[in-house]
Parts: sequence; C-alpha cells; structure tokens
Amino acid sequence: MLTNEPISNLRTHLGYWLRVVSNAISQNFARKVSAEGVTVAEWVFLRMLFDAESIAPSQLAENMGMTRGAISKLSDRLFEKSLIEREENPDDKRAHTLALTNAGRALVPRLARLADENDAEFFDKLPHEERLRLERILKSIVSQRDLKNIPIG
Amino acid sequence: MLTNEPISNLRTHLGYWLRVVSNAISQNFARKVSAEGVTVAEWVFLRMLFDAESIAPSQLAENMGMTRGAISKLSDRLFEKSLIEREENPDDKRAHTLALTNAGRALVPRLARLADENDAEFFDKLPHEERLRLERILKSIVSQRDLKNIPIG
DNA sequence: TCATTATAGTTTCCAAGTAAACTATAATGA
DNA sequence: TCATTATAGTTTACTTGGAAACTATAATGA
Repeated sequence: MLTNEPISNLRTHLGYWLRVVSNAISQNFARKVSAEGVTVAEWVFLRMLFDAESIAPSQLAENMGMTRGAISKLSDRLFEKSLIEREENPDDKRAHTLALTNAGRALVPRLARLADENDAEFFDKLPHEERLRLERILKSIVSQRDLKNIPIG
Repeated sequence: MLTNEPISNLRTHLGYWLRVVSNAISQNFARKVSAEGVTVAEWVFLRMLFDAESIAPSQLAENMGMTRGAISKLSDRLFEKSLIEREENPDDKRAHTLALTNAGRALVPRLARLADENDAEFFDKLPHEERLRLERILKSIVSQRDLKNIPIG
C-alpha cells in the first residue's frame, strides 16, 4: 500500500444513509401513486400546474430540474391520459402553455393525500422535535449548497 | 370542494427535502466518479467486491437491492472495463463467482477518496452534533422500517 | 431412476431519463 | 431589410434499470 488511509466503508457516509431512506420513501410513494395511474414525476408536474394555473414547458423544466426533452415526453404522457391540455401561444408560435384538465385538477387532491400518507408512514414515529431538527438540517444544506430544483432521477 | 382539507404543497413533506438533498449528493458523486470512468452503481459493486474477495452475482443483487438482470448487465460493463473477473463454479455450473482484477482493486481506494470528499462537501459545514443527530435519525428510520438494501434507482 | 421443481444467470422488452441534433419561430443589428 | 443568432419545443440515439421469459444445471422425491 502506498497510503495508510483506510478504504472507507459504504456505511461510513451520511450520503449513503440519506440515499437509503430517500429511495425507500420515493419507492413507497411510487407504489402508492401508481394505483392512481401516475408516476412520481407526473405527480410533481401536476402539482406544479395546480398552483401555476398555466405554465410554459421550459419554465416547468427549470422548476423540476429536468431537461426540456424530458418535459416534452412527460407532457405527451399526461396529455394521453387527458390530465393536461396544451395550447400554442398566439403571440409567439414557438411557445406553448400547459394547464390541467378538469380530470387533472380532480386528481391532484387525491395524490396530495397519498403524499401526506407517505410522509406520515416514514416520519410520524419520530418525536416532533426530531422532525424539526431533520427539516432544519436538510434545509440548511439546501441553502448552503444553493440547491434549487427537484432532480427526479 | 367536497373536503376542507388543503392540498398540501410539495415543500411541506420531509420526503421532498430528503430527496432534494439526496439527489444532489448522488449527482455530485456521479460527476466525481465519472472522471474515473465509473458510475455510482459500479462504485457500490466494486466496493462490495473489495470486502467480499469473491461473491456470487445473486448475492450481490441481494446486497445491492437490484435485480439479477441488472447485476448481470453491470457485470458485463465492469468486465469490459477489465475491473472484475468472472469464474464458473466447478461444483455447480450454474453458479459464478465475481472478483476484482488488480486494476479493479487499485481503483477502489481512489473511488473511496471521492466518496469521502463528496460527503465532506455536503456535511462538513454542519456542526458535529448536527451530523450525529442526522445520522441517528436516518438510522432510526432504517431500523424502524427495516430497510435492508441500497436501492440505487 | 428420472420427471418435476428449484435455482443461477442471461436475455428481451419496456420505461423514463439525458445530451445533442433538429425544426420552427422570433429577435437582433449591420 | 434580411442575415445571423437566440429561443421553444420535439425528436433521436443512448443509458440504465425492472419484470418476466428463457437457458442451463442441480436438487428432490415418487
């Protein structure tokens, strides 16, 4: 050996434990929303449209931390499921706007319940104080590293 | 509205913040290890082989929380890169054993350094006490939910 | 023994993302 | 004005994973 430094174990990294928990939460949530016929990325997409009323695909790409190509394909799928509408902007024929259909708008509250349930399954058994600490620590990392988006994958 | 319950915002869920941080850490690490020509899944694979000396693909699938199919394909890639060897078990022609090549064994310490660096980038600025709290909270969720594996995706 | 069942690993088909090329339209500025 | 450049969205080629079918071999038990 040219160095005395030990080869660190996977479990020595906080990032490892974060990934284990985060992926378990996401997979559990994916299972729940699949019962409503959507994916986690589709949930995020629909939830953002719910607030935005209408939004450009490129803006959504920015907000979701995904490429425009990915948003384009996500839109195709949600359109096929009749959950969103797409309109060409009359002032700028390059631009589109996306909006929820009535079906899409009706689905969001059900998905939001599933998200609440999912979070509760993982965190409700923590003492309230611990939940606050966890939230504070995570948000401090987000602001320290200036993390803006929701990278899905 | 049929219900008075508000539609919860994405940012109200702890799972959301966990995913933001976890994905940022993984993406940052992916960028680092790509300079060494490997992916995050390949790092985990190599690190496990480093300890195990030799291991069966199905055992590795179990340990990594991936399917045998995925391990089969991961093995192909690592074999192509001359980082692992595959041998047929003479006692049971169905079974294989995997082991690191010298090149693979030489790579692991460099990747372990990158993992250390990556963790430090995200967590070194936290007070020591906070790091311990975060670790304790995450591990308590792991044990409470009996999370066993490293789901990569 | 040998038909049946189980196990190990591989392969095929599919899903959903990225990067980068591509198309259409708009904005800019010499 | 109109050639050049920028922007919006789509498409293509590729990556990497899962699910399930498939192949080869081993174990079981009537």
